[in-house]
Amino acid sequence: MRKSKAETVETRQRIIKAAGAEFRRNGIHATGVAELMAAAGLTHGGFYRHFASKDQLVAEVCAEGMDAGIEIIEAAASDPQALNGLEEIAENYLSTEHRDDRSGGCPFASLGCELARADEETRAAASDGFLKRVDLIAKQYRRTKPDIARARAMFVLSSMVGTLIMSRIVDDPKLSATILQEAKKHLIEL
Amino acid sequence: MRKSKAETVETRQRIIKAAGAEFRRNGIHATGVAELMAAAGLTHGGFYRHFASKDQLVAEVCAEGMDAGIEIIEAAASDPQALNGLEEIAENYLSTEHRDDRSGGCPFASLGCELARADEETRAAASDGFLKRVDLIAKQYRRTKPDIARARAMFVLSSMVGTLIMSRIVDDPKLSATILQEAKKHLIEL
DNA sequence: TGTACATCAGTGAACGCGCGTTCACTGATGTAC
DNA sequence: TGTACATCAGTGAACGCGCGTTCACTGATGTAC
Repeated sequence: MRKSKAETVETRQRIIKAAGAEFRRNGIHATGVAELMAAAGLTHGGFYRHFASKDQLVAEVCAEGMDAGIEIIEAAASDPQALNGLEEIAENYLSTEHRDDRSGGCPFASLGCELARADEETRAAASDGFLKRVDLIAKQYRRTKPDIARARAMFVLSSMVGTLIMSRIVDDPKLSATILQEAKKHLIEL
Repeated sequence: MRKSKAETVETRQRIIKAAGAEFRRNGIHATGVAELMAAAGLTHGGFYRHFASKDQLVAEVCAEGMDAGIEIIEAAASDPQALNGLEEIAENYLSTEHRDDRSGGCPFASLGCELARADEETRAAASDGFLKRVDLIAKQYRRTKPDIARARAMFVLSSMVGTLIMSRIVDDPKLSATILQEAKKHLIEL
C-alpha cells in the first residue's frame, strides 16, 4: 500500500485542507482525528504517518489557512474593475456569502476564540497572518502616511472579524444582514 | 444530605456562575461537566438535579452571562466622573485588564465563535444580549437620531468584540496593546 | 536494465482515558397528621 | 407542636461511547547491486 513520494505530499496537503474546513465548520476541539481523516478520504490510523500529534496539525492548518485567506484579500484588492481596494475588500469580507461559508471563510472569524487559547506555535502562525493582512489592507490607503494606514488597517481587520462573528451568532437573518451592512458603511467612510 | 429550598436555588446559581467562568476560560466544548461541578465545589453526579443536560446549562449560562455583561457596560456608562459615556465604555472594554480577564470578561469575545455554532436556545439568548448592549451603547449618542445611533452602536459593539479577540490571539504584548489602543481611538472619533 | 530486499503509506483493531449521563444510596428537609 | 414518612440534593461508582494515539500487518514504492 506504500504510496509514491509525490502522492504522499499530496495526501498531506489534502489532510491539512480537509482539517481546515472541518475545524472552521465545527471548531477545533469538536473535530476528531477520525472525522477529519474521513473528510480527507482516509482512515484515522494513517494520520500519524503525516503528523506527530493533533496539536501539530492545528498549527499547520493555522499557518496554511492564514496564507489561503491572504490570497482571497489580495484578489479582492487587485480586482481591476474595483475603484477602491478597501471598499472591495470590505464588500467581499462582509458579504452574506462569506458569513454563510463557515467551512471556507476567514479563520479568525471561525476559530478566533479557540486561537486565543491555542499553543505557542499556533498563535505565532496566527499573529503572522494578522500582520500580513494588516499590511495588505494598509496598502489600500495610498494617500495616507504608512504608520497611520497601518493603525487604521488593524482597526479595519479587527472590526471585520468581530462583525462577521456577530452576524453568525445572531438568530434573526434580517438583523444579521444589518450588522454586516452597517459595518461596511462605517469602514468605507474611514 | 437534602438541602433547603433556599440552598438549592443558591447552588444552582453557583453552578451557572462557575460554569460561565470555566466556559470563558477554556471554551464550552473543552469544559467537562465534572470540571465545572468541581469549580462550583460539588461532585459531578449532582449536576442532573439542576439541569437536564449540558446543553441546557450552556443556554442558561449564556443568558446569565449576557445580563452580567450588560451591568458592567451600564456601570461604565453611568459613571458620574465620565464626560463621555461611549468613551468610558470603550476605555473599559478595550482595556488590558479586560483582555487578560478571560474567565470574567465579555462572553462574545471569549465564546463568540462557539456561540455561532450553538443551538437555537443559546443563540436566542445571545441575540437578546447583543440587542440589549446595542441599545445601551446607542443611548450614549445623545445628539444623534435614534436609528443612526443604533446602527452605529452595532458597529461599535462588533468592532470591540473583534478587537478584544484579536488582542488575545496575537502573541506579541506590544502589538496586542496597539490593537486595543487604535480601536479605542477610532471608535471614540465616531 | 533486472532482481532482491528494505521502506513506509495506509488499514483497522486495540489501548487507556475522559466524556456526558445514570443510578443506588445517604441523610437532612419538607409535609401530613 | 410533635411525630412519622416522603422527598430529594448531593455522592461516588458505573454505563456506553468517542477521543487521541499505538501497533501489527499489507503491499506498492524506492533502492542497492
